[in-house]
Amino acid sequence: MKEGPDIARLAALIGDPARANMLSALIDGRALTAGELAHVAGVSPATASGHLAKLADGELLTLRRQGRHRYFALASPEVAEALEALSGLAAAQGHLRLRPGPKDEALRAARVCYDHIAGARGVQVFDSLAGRGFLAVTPAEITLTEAGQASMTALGIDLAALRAGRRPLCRACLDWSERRSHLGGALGAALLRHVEDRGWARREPGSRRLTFTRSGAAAFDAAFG
Amino acid sequence: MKEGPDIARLAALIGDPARANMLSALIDGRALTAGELAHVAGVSPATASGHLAKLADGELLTLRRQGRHRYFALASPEVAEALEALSGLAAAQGHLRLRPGPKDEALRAARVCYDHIAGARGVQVFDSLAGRGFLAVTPAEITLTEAGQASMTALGIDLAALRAGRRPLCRACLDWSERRSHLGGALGAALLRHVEDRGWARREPGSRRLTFTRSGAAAFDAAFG
DNA sequence: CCGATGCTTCGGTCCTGCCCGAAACGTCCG
DNA sequence: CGGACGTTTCGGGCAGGACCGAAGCATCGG
Repeated sequence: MKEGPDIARLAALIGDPARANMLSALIDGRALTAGELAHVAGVSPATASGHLAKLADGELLTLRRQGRHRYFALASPEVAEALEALSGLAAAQGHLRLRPGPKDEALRAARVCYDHIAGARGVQVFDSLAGRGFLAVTPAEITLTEAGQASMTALGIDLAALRAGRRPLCRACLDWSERRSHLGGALGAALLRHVEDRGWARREPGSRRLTFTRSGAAAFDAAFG
Repeated sequence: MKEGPDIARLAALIGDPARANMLSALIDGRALTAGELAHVAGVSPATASGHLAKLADGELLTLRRQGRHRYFALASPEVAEALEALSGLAAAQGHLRLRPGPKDEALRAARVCYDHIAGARGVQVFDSLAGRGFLAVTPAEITLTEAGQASMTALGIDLAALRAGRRPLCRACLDWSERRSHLGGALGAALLRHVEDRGWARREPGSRRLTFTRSGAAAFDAAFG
C-alpha cells in the first residue's frame, strides 16, 4: 500500500508498558531470564511469557536456552539504537530520567558482563581470536578451531574442564557500548578468571568496572593484540 | 518505581497503524493538513482528528492554524530521528511493506529525509566524507575532523552557526532503501539546503523525491565523488 | 525415581482504545 | 447573509489484547 518500512508493527511491540520495561532492562546488552524480566515488568510469569514470545517473534529479542532458564537479549545493535532514539526523544521532551548508560569512559573500556569481559577489551578479545582464525564464526554458532584450541591450551586454559559442563564453550554476546560482539560462554568466563587470576585486572567491588593494571594491560595486549 | 524515560508512551503513540502512516507522511519535514493526513492514513476525518490530537498532545506533532486549515508537522528533529531509527530497524529486518520497485527508482536515488538527503545520494555523501577522512566514525558518535571542517567551510557552510544550536552536528541515520548510513544532524540539514540553494536539485511538490539537474548532479559528484 | 523450580499453554475475564456517522463549530467566499 | 468546506466533538459499537490462575512440560538436584 504505502511505501516504506512497517514502523507501526515495531512501535506497537515496544508500546506496551510491560514490554517497554523489559526492553529497557535489556538495553545494556545483558541477557536476562524470563523470570527476571517478569519481575522488572511487574507482571506474572504467565503474562511475561506471552510478551517475550511476541518480542522474540518480532525479532526484537533473541532467545538462548540454558538449562531450565530462558535467557533473552536484544536481537541486534539496530534494536538498541531504536530504543535509544526513543529514550532520547522522551528525555528531550522533559520526561527526563536517563539510565546510567555506558557513558562512563571506564565502563566502556572494560566491564564485567555476567562472568565475562565486555567493553572495548571484550571486543578486542573477540576480534583478536577471530582475526587469527581461532574462532569460526557463523550466524548460528561459534566454534573454537584447532589452532584456537592449541592457543587456549598454551595460555593455560583447561578446555576439557570447560567442555565438561553443559554450557556452550563459545557464545557471541552483544556489547552495548561497542555495538559489536564480545565473547561469552564458558570460554569467555574462563578468560575473565584468567585475567583476574594473573592480576592483569581487578573488579571494583559493587561495580561492573574492570580496571587493568599497567603491566596487566600490556600482557593482555600481547595475548590478544 | 520504574526508572528510565517513558518510552512506552511514545512507542504506543507511534504504534497505531493510522498514526504511523501519518508520521511517515510527515517525515520529509513538510506540514500537511488534517484532511490530507486522514487520507494517507486511510481513516475518516473524524478518526484522524482524534489521532492528531493525541500526537499533538504527546508532543510528536506541532500544529499551525492557517485559515480553516490545520497544518501538522513533526515537532522536532529528535522525533524524526526516532522515526528514522524505527524505519531503519524495520528495513534491516526485511519488513518493507512494499519492495522498492522500478517505480520507486527515483525515490531510491535521492529523497528528503526530514531535512537531509537520503537514498543513494545520501549514502554517497556519507561515504565520500568518511572515505576522505573528513568524518570520524565510531559506534557511539560521529565527529567532523579538522580536515572535514576545512572542507565544509570551503564549500561555504557556516559551521559556527550550526554549532550554535543544541542539535548534534553529525548524526548517522540508517537509510532504509540502501540499508546503510547517510548523514543527518545539523550538517546533514545544511548540506540539503546547500544543494537546493545552488539549484543542484529541487524537491518535487507533494513528494519526498529530490531530482537533480544534469549540471547539479555533476557539481554534486565533484563535491562528493 | 522424586520433588522443586522455571517457564509455557490454556481458558476466561475485563478494559482500553480504534472506528464511524451525525451533528456542531468555525472559516472562507459569493 | 447563507452555503460550502474543513475540522472537531459526541455517542455508541466493537475487536484486540493484556491480564491472571491453574494446569501441563521440561529440567535440575537429590
